[in-house]
Amino acid sequence: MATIKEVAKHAGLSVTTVSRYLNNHPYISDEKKEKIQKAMEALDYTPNAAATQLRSNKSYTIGIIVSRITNPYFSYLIDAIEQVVKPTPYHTLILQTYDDPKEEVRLLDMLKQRTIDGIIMCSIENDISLIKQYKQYGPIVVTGDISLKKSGLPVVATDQEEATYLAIKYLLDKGYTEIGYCTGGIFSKSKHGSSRKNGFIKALNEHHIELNDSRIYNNVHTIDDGFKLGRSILNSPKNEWPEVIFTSSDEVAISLIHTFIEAGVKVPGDIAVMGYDNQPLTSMIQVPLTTVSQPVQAIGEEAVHLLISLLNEESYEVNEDRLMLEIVERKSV
Amino acid sequence: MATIKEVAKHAGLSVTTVSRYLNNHPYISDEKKEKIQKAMEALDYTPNAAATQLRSNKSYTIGIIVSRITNPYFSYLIDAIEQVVKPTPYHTLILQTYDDPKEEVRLLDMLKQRTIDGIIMCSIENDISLIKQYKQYGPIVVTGDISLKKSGLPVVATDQEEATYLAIKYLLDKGYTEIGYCTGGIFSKSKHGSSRKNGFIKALNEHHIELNDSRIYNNVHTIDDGFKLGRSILNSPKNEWPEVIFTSSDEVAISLIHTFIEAGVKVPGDIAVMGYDNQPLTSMIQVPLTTVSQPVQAIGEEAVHLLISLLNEESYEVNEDRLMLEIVERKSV
DNA sequence: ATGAAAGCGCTAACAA
DNA sequence: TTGTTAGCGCTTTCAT
Repeated sequence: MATIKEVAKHAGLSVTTVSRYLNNHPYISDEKKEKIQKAMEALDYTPNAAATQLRSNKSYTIGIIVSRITNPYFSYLIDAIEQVVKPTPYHTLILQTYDDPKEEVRLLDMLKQRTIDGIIMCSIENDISLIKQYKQYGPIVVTGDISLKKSGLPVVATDQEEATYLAIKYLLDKGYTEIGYCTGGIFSKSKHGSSRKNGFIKALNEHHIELNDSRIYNNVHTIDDGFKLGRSILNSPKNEWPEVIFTSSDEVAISLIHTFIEAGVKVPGDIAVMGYDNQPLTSMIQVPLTTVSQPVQAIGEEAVHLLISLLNEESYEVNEDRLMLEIVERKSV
Repeated sequence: MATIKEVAKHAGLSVTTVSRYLNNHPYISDEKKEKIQKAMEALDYTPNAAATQLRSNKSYTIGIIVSRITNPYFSYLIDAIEQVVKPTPYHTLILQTYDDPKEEVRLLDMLKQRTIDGIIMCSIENDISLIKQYKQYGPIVVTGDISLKKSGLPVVATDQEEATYLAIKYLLDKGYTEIGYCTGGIFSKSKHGSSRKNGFIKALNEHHIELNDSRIYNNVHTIDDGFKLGRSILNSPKNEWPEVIFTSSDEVAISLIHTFIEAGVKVPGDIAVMGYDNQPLTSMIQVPLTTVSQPVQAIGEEAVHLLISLLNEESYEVNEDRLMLEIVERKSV
């Protein structure tokens, strides 16, 4: 591969001038510009990214951390982010944790290594205080619940406690009292992401309903997890079934519904299911899904704007009005 | 940030020894090892990735090119790839073209810049001969139809012409003659990916059915594109409707079906729809989708094994037996 | 408007 | 087993 040195020699100029040309500096005569252009083409020159990074200490790369790319909530979020990043000089590096906190740390370390200049965290596995320690190495924007705001990190957040509270209230008002609660994490471990849990508990309390541990389903993330949970519920005595299951993700909701229908169990009727996310296909499944819609597009866009402002040491005011959750009533409840 | 120099000074050793430790070279006494370890911890040292790359001319990064991440075929393919890459020293860089050939070139250029060591192309926008020119900068594995084999590039491929031929024959045998054909590209422009088109034409010819241009739908990629196509068909006179639509992607098939059902049109009955990919949710939609299943997991795994072998200058025999397409009969046809 | 030269943090050939 | 040293390809003072 050709280097800047060879280009300079070919053009009969110094490396400095070529470098200036590369970086759009002023003070280069049009004549030389042309010479350089010609030399670069003749030698099929492309700047070596590592050298540029090493010298300038900028990677122009933004890390996007998600738990899994196959979850449409995340893939659409990433898509929204990429659209905004595209016209900027930045690139995007998509990183999956698969819900593993250790993996998340490994990814945060990339900030230290200068592989990435900044991070957008679309999912969070570790304690927020640990994440905050990495702020010294570059800006980190977190997305999630408004409770993250007190971390002091820049945040693009929705009110998930309130949304969950309203969702559970909606179920209670429909007359359901035996409510199953399905979470991606572990219910009893109160850490981040407990905002949805708090909303759930608040709604139950208001209706003087006691929390029933056997209705809490932990670590349910994927379509497959939904199948497994569905089968295990079907295998339990029918009088122990919840009347409705509130899930943390539409994918789980969809596979639950499918498992029930396949077994001849009516949804709703025998058992109802509520989703979370309002993913693209949720209106087109066997039983159109009642769910909580997340403003994916807005979250992604605001997060990038915020991060890039931080990278440029400018300020940016997140447009909170775009970040509203709402219940989408369809047929599964 | 601490550098290797500071670590060396702190440990009372030379940078060489520290570098050796970092790269697991032999010939370091345990005593020094410990000293280095301590110094690294004390200084919170992490190697600078750009410097390592520049010096060693290896990025340990594999580029994965897809057209769009929101398409489950691609997100599951990426997922399969990441699982195999994870235990290796390599990282993964996911790159979207959004079907834009120019963007694809920009991504291929990353090979030249040494941002990535090798590429897995999950989608292809440019002529294969153009892509082949980049081979000199690093190994490129392409996935797709077996017709790619004659390009001379390393390939992980399925027989899409045969699968499409069988699919169309299946439709013809069911008595459908007015078959709509929905493609992500442009039908008339015969370039790569025309293998499915060839299978389509072959099946029609065998049944002495003439190609009807008005039944060819070009540039239909996304869920939204499916909606638009569905509406435009509904707006045409009913006697001009195709009896069945063969699509290039389940997402398109699903949104077509949804559009039809919403309008009170029966699927199948008034109009049938066949998909391609066998994406995860296809069995759970309103009308379970008849489709062509692709061995996503196997394609991803074989592609990584092949690429990494190439990077290590070893040989690898792709297991072709895993790369079979098959028709999945459900209810939409 | 252009160039010489120092050095970013790391690896590896060579020496000891 | 350890150290000295010369770059990898680029950007950026500081001169002129």
